[in-house]
Amino acid sequence: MSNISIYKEKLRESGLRPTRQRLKICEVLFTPEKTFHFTINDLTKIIENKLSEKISLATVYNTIHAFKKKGYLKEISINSDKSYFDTNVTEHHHFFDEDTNELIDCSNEEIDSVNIKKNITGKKIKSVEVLIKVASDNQNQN
Amino acid sequence: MSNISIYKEKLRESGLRPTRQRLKICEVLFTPEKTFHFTINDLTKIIENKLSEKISLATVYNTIHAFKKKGYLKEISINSDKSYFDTNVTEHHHFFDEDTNELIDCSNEEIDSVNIKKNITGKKIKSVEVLIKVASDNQNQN
DNA sequence: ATAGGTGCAAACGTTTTGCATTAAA
DNA sequence: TTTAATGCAAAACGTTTGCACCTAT
Repeated sequence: MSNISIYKEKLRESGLRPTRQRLKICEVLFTPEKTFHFTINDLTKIIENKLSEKISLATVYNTIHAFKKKGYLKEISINSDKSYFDTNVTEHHHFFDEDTNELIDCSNEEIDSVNIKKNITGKKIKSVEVLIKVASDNQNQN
Repeated sequence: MSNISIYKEKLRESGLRPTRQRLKICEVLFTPEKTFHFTINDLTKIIENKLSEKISLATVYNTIHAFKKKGYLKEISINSDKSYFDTNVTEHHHFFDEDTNELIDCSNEEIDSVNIKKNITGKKIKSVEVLIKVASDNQNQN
């Protein structure tokens, strides 16, 4: 609970007003010991069920996008109907379990860093994401 | 134009009936000299504008998904509102230009193959995708 | 004749928007 | 008190679905 003043400080530093809603979202996202992956829907459910709070969807979207812009969250590239976010903003990659739609972190020790020998004129590399899709061994792949 | 009989054959081999609509889609996707990237929207526009044909959206979706299932198309993972497909089904990776929302192929010579030292029990690797996001050098990232 | 495919419109789920209200500075 | 943030409902958008009709076999 005492984290709240830290979040307040951080938000103010970032030029974001520390509102009640944003502080709640910070608690959910940044208090857990471990980083985690979530969709907006997941997050809204956590806020509603675990915190018995109700934050407007628009506000959740606003806040998540603001946090992403500030680099407090990472969006993960998957071709899915929804967007996945990660509270782990360090450089790392992912497994995506097609059976369960779950993301699994892949630490840097578990994957060699990608060596890119091409560059695009006038463009700068913003991110390199490796996505390893996995599924049950015995799955009918048609 | 003489490709049509080839497409008919291929479709029949795959257990897909060679309908007028599917043959049109084959023409658009597989006749060009070069492989390319597209969204469903792109494809529908090409069919409407270049071929002056009208194929129902549901049919386009059906066909693209059928082709993907058969391995004639690849879906590319990007966190975008829409799905991107690739007529190049060989193993290769992509640059994604955030300024223009364009995909650029990255050949295997341009990127070292990714070495994964982790595996997930009971799961098999289905694909490994590297996505390199690029944007203008001078772009305001805020 | 009979699967399988098509087309339309409606439904769906996620995300965005407009605008009046509220709260932080 | 003024600027930013919230909440709500509506709209937008890509995608999927249900079902009657059509067409390849």
